[in-house]
Amino acid sequence: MQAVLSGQISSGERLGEKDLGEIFGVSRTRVREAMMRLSSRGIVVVSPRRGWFVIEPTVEEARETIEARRAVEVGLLLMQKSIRPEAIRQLEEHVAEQQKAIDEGDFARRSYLLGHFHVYLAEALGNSVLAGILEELTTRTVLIAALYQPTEDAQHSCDNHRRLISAMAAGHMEKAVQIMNAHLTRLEKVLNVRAGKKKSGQAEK
Amino acid sequence: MQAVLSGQISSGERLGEKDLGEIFGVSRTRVREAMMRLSSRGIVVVSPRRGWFVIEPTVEEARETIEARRAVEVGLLLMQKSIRPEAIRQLEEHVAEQQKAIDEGDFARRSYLLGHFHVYLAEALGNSVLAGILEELTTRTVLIAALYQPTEDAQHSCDNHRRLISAMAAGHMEKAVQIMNAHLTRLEKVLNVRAGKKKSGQAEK
DNA sequence: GCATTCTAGCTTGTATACAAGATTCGCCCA
DNA sequence: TGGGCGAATCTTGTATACAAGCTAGAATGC
Repeated sequence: MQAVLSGQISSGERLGEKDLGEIFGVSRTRVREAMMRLSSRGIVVVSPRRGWFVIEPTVEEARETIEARRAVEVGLLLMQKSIRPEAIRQLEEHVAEQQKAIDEGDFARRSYLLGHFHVYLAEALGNSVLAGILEELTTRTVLIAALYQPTEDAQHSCDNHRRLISAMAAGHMEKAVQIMNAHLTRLEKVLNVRAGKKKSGQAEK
Repeated sequence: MQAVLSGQISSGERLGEKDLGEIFGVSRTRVREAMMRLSSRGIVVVSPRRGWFVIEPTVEEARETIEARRAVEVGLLLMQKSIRPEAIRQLEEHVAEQQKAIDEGDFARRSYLLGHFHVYLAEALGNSVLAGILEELTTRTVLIAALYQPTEDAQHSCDNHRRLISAMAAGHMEKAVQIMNAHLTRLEKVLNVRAGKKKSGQAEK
């Protein structure tokens, strides 16, 4: 999951059981168990007797994943009656780390933190079940973004996170929801453009 | 998942690899793969060298699962701008089946359908990703209900589903959200009572 | 009669062996 | 020179063997 979130592994990449076993120093049995778990969370798929591949979401699947995030994250925000000051502090700290990674040009860490922020948000708001779900969804979103959105604006995402926290801290949950919605809509817009292109272009690899 | 949803398997039950293998006519290897997947979805846990067990959620875990459902289901409803008449029809049909199972006293089918309704709802509203997430969450909810809520009122749940569909069909999404919220709050209330009892009673089982 | 220790059996953890299918590269032929 | 066929090689699918640890029950001591 971390390798995908930090952009070290991307869509369509083949993951050989033997290779992975050698990398981690374990036998194929354990690699297989891990892949099985990743496949049940929709991060990899297996092609019989060919190998394991990181998912390559279609436009429709991508849209469903983003819409699922919208439901989960908007629902998460609306559920909060009040937010612990401690949670706000933790989130601000996380954003500061994001900014640091951006400034230092640490690409892998930057990607990881920007994606992981949403997982951390659920965790800070006190729900680790939702955090687990969001880890799955944001990981897939990163893959989608890499496939369909050639250049992600890291600074813009980071600023959005900051505005989100501000709204939450001030108790303006409708505004927080609005920011979240706008963020996801922006992601989805790129998808629509690409979907149109693909229809006419047909072959893309 | 189906065995849990229909109440044939309940919390704490041990699932031996050898036994399951004999039941399904496969070797331990495949049983193990399946258990690994179930464990990554939080339905079973493994106790080293002792076996696989259906989860026994603590009160805190139960609360988190119900809150996760609240976020997901409320988010799902709020996301809908308009609802396809076809979806309403499908859902009404599903509720009719629920009523039939209740009237016929088919306990297993009744439990299965009542839990599965929420999965079906996400599917009917066009998001299979959310449907998958809800399958996990409702399955766990069934286990929670069996643990903490001795008698579930099937007819009441079914009526709630009916009212939910009516509200949706009339385009009153706020009312739909309210019904959903009330349903989950009712579930959670029982938890609180039980939590209190457990604190004083200590040993239960 | 009760508690404790030890052993035998059973269950999972992990690796490995072998089978089945996919891929690739060389070879042959047009 | 290009396309098609075939065998060698590689990869996953599945079962099985053996190791490690837990459990339960018998035997023993008090």
